[in-house]
Amino acid sequence: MTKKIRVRFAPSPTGGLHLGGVRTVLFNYLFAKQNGGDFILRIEDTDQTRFVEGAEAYIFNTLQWCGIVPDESPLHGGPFAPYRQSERKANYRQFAEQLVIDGFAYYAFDTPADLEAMRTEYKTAENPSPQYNHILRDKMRNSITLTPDETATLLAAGTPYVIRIKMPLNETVTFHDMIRGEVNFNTSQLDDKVLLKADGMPTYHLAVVVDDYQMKITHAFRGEEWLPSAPVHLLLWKYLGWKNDMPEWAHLPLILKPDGNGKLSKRDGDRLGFPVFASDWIDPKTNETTIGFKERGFLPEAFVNLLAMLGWNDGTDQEIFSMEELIAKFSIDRVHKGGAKFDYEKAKWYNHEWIKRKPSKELELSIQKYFAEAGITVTDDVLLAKAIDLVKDRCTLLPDFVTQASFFFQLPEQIDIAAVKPKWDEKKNMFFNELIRAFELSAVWEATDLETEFKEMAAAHQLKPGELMLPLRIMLVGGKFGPGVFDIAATIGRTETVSRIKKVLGLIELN
RNA sequence: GGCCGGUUCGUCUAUCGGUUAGGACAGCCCCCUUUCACGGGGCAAAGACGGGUUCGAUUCCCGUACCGGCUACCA
Repeated sequence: MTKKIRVRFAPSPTGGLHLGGVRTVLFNYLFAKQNGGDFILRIEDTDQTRFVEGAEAYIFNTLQWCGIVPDESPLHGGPFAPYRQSERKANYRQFAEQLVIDGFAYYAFDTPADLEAMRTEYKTAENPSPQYNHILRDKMRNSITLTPDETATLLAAGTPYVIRIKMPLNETVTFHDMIRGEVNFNTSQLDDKVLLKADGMPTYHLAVVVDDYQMKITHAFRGEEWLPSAPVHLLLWKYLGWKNDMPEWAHLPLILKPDGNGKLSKRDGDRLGFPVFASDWIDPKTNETTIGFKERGFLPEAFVNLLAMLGWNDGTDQEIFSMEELIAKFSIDRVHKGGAKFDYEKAKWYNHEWIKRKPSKELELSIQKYFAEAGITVTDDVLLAKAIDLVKDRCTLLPDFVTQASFFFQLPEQIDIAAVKPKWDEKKNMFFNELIRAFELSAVWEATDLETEFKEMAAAHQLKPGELMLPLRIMLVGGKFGPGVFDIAATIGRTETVSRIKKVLGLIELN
């Protein structure tokens, strides 16, 4: 019997969830669901100095928006609760101490000042960042340099200490990464990472290993920035005697800034004018809000889709995938090794595609919100549905519906008189006055009939329809944009059409 | 500096030794549209470099260059 697939996403609740984070969740989720496995959300809040109020709730809301529901989490519970590392604190110490007993780790009593002094003292041009490693540990205050009695005394006296892993000398740590293949490290190059902090909390290194073991995680996907610490984790799995239960690893490529190089950061979004966080993040300290894809007007389907395509494809030319399709087609061995630069233009294209594909009915609710924000009240659902159908092809972001369709619900805010005035004459004036009468009397009110009527009347007046269409458009929508004029007239109705024509006729007279 | 990873059009990418190196976004041109878009058609645009292996390398191996990640009692 094969083990049930269990994956986890383990964010730190320190702020907004950025693109890279959400993509990591997504790949975890896709892999789990494809294999009928479980997706666990675990909160890594071991650094109490970085804890940010509200960040955890934000993570839940954001995942929910994306359509990702954890099978187990602090919120949903589960057989391996608690799912917050701070609540599992008492659990970690025993393992760190066992490692000391087994000779794989040791107590270190160096103060932050001691460490800083060491780093300055041993800093050279060739070695700008000295490590607490197999060489330097002999010069520090720890249970290796101290006698057992001295160590015991310090411990008994309650001296603050950390537990560090004792990196073996010149061993090769090899592991298989599902994306990168075989990766090797020489332990002599590695430093003695802290496992248990002075406050009793584990560091990430200890916590992931212990939690992944206890939560029976089978596959561990995380960002490429973790690759350098993978050997520490590997050694821990081995030293703790759990090697046979170790998950398979996959280090995902990074999402890079669009210009230049380097990891995409929140700053890049601010600088270049696009969101980096999935949804709005309001910093509780400064009250500053950082815009998210959601609020910018992205559909969750598009967001998930574009994220999936950053570093993965199914080998065909298909680019539009629903979550269901992704679950069916995703494969970890088609994930790239190299990082991908984020392209906001392409991101918008995905959204446009999803807006076009999505039934108007399903768009109504979110579009309503943007109208409300713009101070436009939409009471007529039927009108809204028609308007959405008419303009969706020309909307890339949800707020575009406001600029593209507000004239369906209210008088145009601006009327581009300048576009008609120069070519305006009495003949046109007469035409439109007659058009008003004809429209008031016409038996039916359908776009095609209105167009026919309009064109016949133009012919009768010996005017080219082309000269009259633009004025009519300006009268109805206020500017040179929008769907077909007769569709608009048909949609807003007889009364409204006639009244708008009259109004603009009056304005032209005045000018 | 050290360690690890990466490298196909401007960008995201296809290619699992033999292709006119394909698609998409962006750009440019044309058509459609008596508005703006959508849409359709077209143009331009790539294997970092140097060695091998091979009848044949974008593809496999090595080196170089460049880019990135890590180098905290942060994750």
